[in-house]
Amino acid sequence: MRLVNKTRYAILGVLLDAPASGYEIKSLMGRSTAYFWRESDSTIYPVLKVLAKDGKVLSEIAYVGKKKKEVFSITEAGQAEFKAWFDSPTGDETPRNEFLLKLFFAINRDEVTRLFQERLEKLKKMCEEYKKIEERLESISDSPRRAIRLKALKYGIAHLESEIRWLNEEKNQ
Amino acid sequence: MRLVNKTRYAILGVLLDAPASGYEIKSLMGRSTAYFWRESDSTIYPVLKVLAKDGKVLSEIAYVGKKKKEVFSITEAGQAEFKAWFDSPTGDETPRNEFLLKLFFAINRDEVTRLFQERLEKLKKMCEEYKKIEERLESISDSPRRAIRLKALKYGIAHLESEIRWLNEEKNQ
DNA sequence: GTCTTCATGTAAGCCGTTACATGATTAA
DNA sequence: TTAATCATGTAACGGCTTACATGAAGAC
Repeated sequence: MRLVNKTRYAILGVLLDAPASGYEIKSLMGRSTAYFWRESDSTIYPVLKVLAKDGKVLSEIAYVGKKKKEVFSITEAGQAEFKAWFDSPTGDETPRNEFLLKLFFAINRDEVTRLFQERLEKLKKMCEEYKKIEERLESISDSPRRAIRLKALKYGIAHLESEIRWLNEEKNQ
Repeated sequence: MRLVNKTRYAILGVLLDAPASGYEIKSLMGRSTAYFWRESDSTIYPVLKVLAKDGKVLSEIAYVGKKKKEVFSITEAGQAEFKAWFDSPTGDETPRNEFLLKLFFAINRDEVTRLFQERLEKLKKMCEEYKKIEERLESISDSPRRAIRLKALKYGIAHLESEIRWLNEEKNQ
């Protein structure tokens, strides 16, 4: 079975809301999905080209003042592809948790303490970031999807907080 | 900065305990680290070759009955490399949570319900698998690392259970 | 005038997966 | 004798990251 490029779907999903340029998609994801789905800087543009070639998006040149940009909108074929992915069962990701791997190989309490400490700090930072995104989302005007998107974020936050609690309980034993 | 192949460290970590063949490493990981660190079938052997070439492991041909196998043991250089990785800060993995991505793009309650349901079933299965591994670990004779390894597993289980609770609470709203 | 942000890419190379291959031994 | 498990790989392909590149517009 062939691996599918899920960046495609992330991009199509963003375009369902409104047409956007590559740059806009990139920064939009940075401000919203970044903490559960991040693309590296340069992937968006080539994927957009492929999507255009496949007839899943249409491109149009737009001007903002004198600035030129290439704005993409999703086609019906693109919507169909998105829906097919959305409705298909979510694949297992190969588990790769470096923190747990290290914990598994730890041999004494000092090492465990250090790993826990490091993990705690990282999780707290992530938690703050999630909450910033949450605030931003809460401040924007109500849309049909806002409630669900908030839920996705709250899910992430609840998840992080439970992990933080567990680490705090365990580290003092 | 170059991406490092973390499979190296997983293998070196296993070999810290005792020498083993590629096949043994593979099945050992299948029975222990599988739920936070899985390697695909054919990666172990080539990585072992590279490790041998780099002087991080030594190989020796052993016979079990008439069966031949290549047993690898870790060298001092290998132990040093492992320790360097172990002590270095744990890198961020690029977040790629397909479930949250889909949730983010959901537009109505039915879709959310379906996603939650699917996720719940998957988590329950994983939880059972973790618990099987836990039982196996608990049944073996005490070793200096057993307690820590149990902790790594309990961490995973606690994590899953909190996620399951959250989903159950949310899905009835 | 210089810095930030907007805006868009290319190229090299590692990494990892899937599929493909092979063959021996042992238990039922 | 047939299936499962032990045992070890190769090849092709696609995916993704990093580093490298470029340049315009607007803010200060």
